[in-house]
Amino acid sequence: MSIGRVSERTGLSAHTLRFYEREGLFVEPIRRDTAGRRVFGEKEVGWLQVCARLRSSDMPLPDIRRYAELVRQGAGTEAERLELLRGHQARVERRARELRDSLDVIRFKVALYEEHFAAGSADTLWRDGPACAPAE
Amino acid sequence: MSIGRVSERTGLSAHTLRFYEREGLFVEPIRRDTAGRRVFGEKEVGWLQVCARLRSSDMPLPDIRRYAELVRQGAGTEAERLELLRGHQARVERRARELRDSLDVIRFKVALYEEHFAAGSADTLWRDGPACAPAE
DNA sequence: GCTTGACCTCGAGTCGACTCGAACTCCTAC
DNA sequence: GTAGGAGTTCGAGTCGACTCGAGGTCAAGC
Repeated sequence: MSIGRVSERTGLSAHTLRFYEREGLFVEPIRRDTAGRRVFGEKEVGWLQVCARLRSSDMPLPDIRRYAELVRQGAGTEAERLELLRGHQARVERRARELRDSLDVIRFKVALYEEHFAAGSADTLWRDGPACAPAE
Repeated sequence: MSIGRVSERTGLSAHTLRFYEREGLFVEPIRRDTAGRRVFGEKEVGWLQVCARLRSSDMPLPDIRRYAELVRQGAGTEAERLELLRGHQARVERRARELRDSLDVIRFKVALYEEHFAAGSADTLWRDGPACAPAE
């Protein structure tokens, strides 16, 4: 499978795929055809889909590289892989909570504006500072 | 209130507060004492707490600046402010969903490792590619 | 009067993850 | 045989939001 096809299937640009290879993010070296072009298999696509998920939840590239290294080293590294995943899981959950908290504030302010619009008194907003939230 | 005190109360560094002023993120110009030092009031602290929330949900500085500008302009700009907030709300909600989706994958993989550990067969993980998720 | 510490300005540096562009090589189809 | 398209390498550029550091000013306490 060509880099272009993989790019289509994963949503990652060809530039990014080459960059990921340079960065050592792949578990096995990418094969090449006679002309030196990269040849990808289903395994790589599956892994890239995982990578995309890890990235979209902001796992840093060094962590993904580390995970790839551990898989490369094979049996015996499973505990550290699990630890890596759990650490990331915890961070993502924390981040999700943070977003929820921010959403509370944003929704509060949106509701405030809507109420004032309904009451025709939007111009009284921000008299002596921002109205933040009920209990902040 | 000194910049140091505001830094303590908002969790934003003094450097960041000066940077925010340069970037025009404040609604009103920051007052100065005779020695040229910034003097903040409760209004500013409240606004900075809102800013911190907007930032922690990744609202870009230009959007916050725009919001501040609109407040500065006063009555008549409420509709655009509301629009700005709603746009951000939608983005944050989308982002929260994305994180949830990623969490599904991460939790699936964590569970997979745990099962294999329990079964004593962790070494059979990654035979022909990553196990991604039940239905991806 | 002198040290200490908190403040000031200004410009430059950092960081991570791409993203781009130039110059090149292939293979395929006409 | 040549034009086009997809691939290659390499190094440099971008972006946003800080973050830092040098060099200076000021007020209070000893």
